[in-house]
Amino acid sequence: MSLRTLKTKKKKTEIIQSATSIIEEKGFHNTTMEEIAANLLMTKGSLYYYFKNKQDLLFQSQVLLLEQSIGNIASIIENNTNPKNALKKAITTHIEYLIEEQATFAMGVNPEQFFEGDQLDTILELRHNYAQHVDQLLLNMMEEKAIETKDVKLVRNLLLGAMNWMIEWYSPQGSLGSDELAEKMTMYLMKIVETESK
Amino acid sequence: MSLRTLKTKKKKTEIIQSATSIIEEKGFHNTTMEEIAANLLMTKGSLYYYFKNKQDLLFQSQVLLLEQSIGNIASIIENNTNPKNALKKAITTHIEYLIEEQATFAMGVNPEQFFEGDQLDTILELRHNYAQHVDQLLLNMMEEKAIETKDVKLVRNLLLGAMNWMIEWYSPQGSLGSDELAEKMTMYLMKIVETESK
Amino acid sequence: MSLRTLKTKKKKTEIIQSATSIIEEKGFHNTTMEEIAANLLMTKGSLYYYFKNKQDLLFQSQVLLLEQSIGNIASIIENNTNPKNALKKAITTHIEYLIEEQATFAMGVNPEQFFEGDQLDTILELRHNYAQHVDQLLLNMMEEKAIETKDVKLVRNLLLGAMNWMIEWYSPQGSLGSDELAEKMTMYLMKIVETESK
Amino acid sequence: MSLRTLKTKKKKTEIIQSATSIIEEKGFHNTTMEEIAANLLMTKGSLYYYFKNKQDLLFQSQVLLLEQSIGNIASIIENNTNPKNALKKAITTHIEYLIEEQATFAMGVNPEQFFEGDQLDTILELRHNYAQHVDQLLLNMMEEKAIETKDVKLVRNLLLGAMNWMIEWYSPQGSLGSDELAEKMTMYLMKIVETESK
DNA sequence: TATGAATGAGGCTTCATTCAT
DNA sequence: CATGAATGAAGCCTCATTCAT
Repeated sequence: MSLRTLKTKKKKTEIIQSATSIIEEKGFHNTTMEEIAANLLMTKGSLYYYFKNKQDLLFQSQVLLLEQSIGNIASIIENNTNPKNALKKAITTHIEYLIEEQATFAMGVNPEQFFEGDQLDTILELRHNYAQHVDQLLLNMMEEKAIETKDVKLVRNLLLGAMNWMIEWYSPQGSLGSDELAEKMTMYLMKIVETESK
Repeated sequence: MSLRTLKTKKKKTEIIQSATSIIEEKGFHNTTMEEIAANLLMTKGSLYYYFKNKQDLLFQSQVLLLEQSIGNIASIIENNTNPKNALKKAITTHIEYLIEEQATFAMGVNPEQFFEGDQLDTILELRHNYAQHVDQLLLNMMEEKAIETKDVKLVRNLLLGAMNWMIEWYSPQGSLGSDELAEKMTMYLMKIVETESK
Repeated sequence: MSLRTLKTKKKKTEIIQSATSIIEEKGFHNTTMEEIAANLLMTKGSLYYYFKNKQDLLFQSQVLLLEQSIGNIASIIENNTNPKNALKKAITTHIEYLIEEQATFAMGVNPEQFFEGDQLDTILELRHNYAQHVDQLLLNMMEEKAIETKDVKLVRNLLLGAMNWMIEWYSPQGSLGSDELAEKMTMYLMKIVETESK
Repeated sequence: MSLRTLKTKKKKTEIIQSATSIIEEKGFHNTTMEEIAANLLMTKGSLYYYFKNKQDLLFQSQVLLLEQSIGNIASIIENNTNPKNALKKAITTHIEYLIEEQATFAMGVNPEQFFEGDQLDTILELRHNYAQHVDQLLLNMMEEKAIETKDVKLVRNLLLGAMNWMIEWYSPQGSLGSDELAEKMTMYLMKIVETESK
């Protein structure tokens, strides 16, 4: 990749990050291209040099975030042999990612409302990909009989929901630091998948 | 209440229901007054007889849905003495409500993005009210030592998140009927709040 | 058709006429919706109540003009039995129509540059329809051996071209009145289709 | 002229040719500088080294085409003594030029819509110049009494119109080769200016 | 000479809102 | 009460043009 291409890519990433952050806060439709540009000290028109249109900007941010998330979870699976530890790590990471990258939108919004056609397909596939990694983590715990095979999907959805929902209530000013919070959430969520012992 | 007032109220409810359903599907900003009106076989202009503006329509729907939810959970608390049963019932009801009334929006969207000023205050208060009812259900389980007092809020948020998230993945065509689904979700979610017995 | 529908139709026609006249003078791309609206003492937005978009407005004007032209020529064919007289009348009418209705655009512009898909199909069909009426007039003169059957299309194109071109040079301030002009043009053009007698 | 100047001139001609061809096909306003550049494997910015702006590019192309046409017709007049033959040759040449150089735009578009001020004056003068050459050809036929002196302008306009219109209907795939076509058109058009002999 | 990047004016379009009837 | 019609603010997008390198 040439130097110039690299520079362009970097700029695109900058734009995506800035845009994501604003959209996260105000919502896609309440965010104007003007604002996104101003926030980067550019003009509206310049954005169109990097992205075909507003929709394209949204799409590419989503893809980026989802791909990063998939990368994260994949590497966790690869590096942890103990199933429980792996899941724990995955949950913690997911939560931290949500907080730091402001990626709720990517993870948490009904994609049908924002995408269609090929874009929708891509987004759904990426989400599915991520979900499958979570499923694998859950399946690795099967032998512990914590959950039944046929419930994997359901349990996965409960976990993701509980986590993604965070953005609704999480505040950096809260009594718990983000580390402690992640730890505590992980602890409670793990109860869902741990063996009952009545 | 005069007959006229009654009729007006009924019409308002009709509009709210129709609007809620469309907004739920397409999102607030993707739903036009035109569409809402057409769906009710009226014209755009007529909506303004019943609601001050689009924002007001949204606000009133949210209030209605939240009040109903609060009514639901309050009556559950009143009618169930056994803490575990009460919580179970509340979860089941919440889920069913989500599915039937398409109320995710009311429950699940960041209110700061859609409301401000007095409206925001009202919405936040109603949500808080609902949350407190859930908290009470959780507190009633304290004695069972399933969760610690200071974690009530966190656990409540996990539960609500896991449930509200449903709309993202629930499909009427799924393998489980909505009853079974509610039951199963309840079962797994209860594990979060049940006594650990390591 | 109800009174209201009629009124709407009338308004649409008004808009079309005004728009046609401006577009005729300045060209489609040099004419803004703003201008068209201002010329009718309306606001930009109102135009969109009557026409889906600028393209649609153009399309509908073209259709209207073409349909009128077809009506004109059809009635000429019906009412004139003498072939030469009929053709003469058709030429005169065409010329007068061009001058009065400012319809060059409809008749004279490369439709591929302005329309596509269904719109293009419709326009082409209407133009074809008009052309066929002209052809019929020419064919009626066959027996006079002025032109050969296989040259009908060519001759028709020469005639239409010579006429449509008018807008390039016609000026109301010219030395000839529009009647005389039409008559003279007709006279010369008829020479193309009259029997040679070398 | 220095080598550098020569090279620049050559490049300008290349650009003009490419631009003319695209503009001919899509229209001036539907053609972007981007496209013109891409077609020549350059970038947008480079065009501005050769032409002050888009308008200037259009203007210079028009001038070039018109000057060539004038050159053509002037040499025909010079080289043909027989009036009828000269006119015949001029018509044929005009037609061939239209087809080969895609010069309809230059010949056939209302200049007021595209030019103003000095540019407009220049264009009008060139057109006038060309027209006068045609007029001279027609006047040379006066003695044959085919047309009256005062009708020269009218007849010239009919001829030019009939020819320029070609672009609307001419297709390289048509049944007639371009040579035959030119010949046939010439034959019919000559009828306008030939002596009637009733 | 050439170009990648940035700019900003201008135009199209949407849609909540108003209002006379 | 209802509605057809009109409005205007706001936002998206295009593209000719500029300019530092």
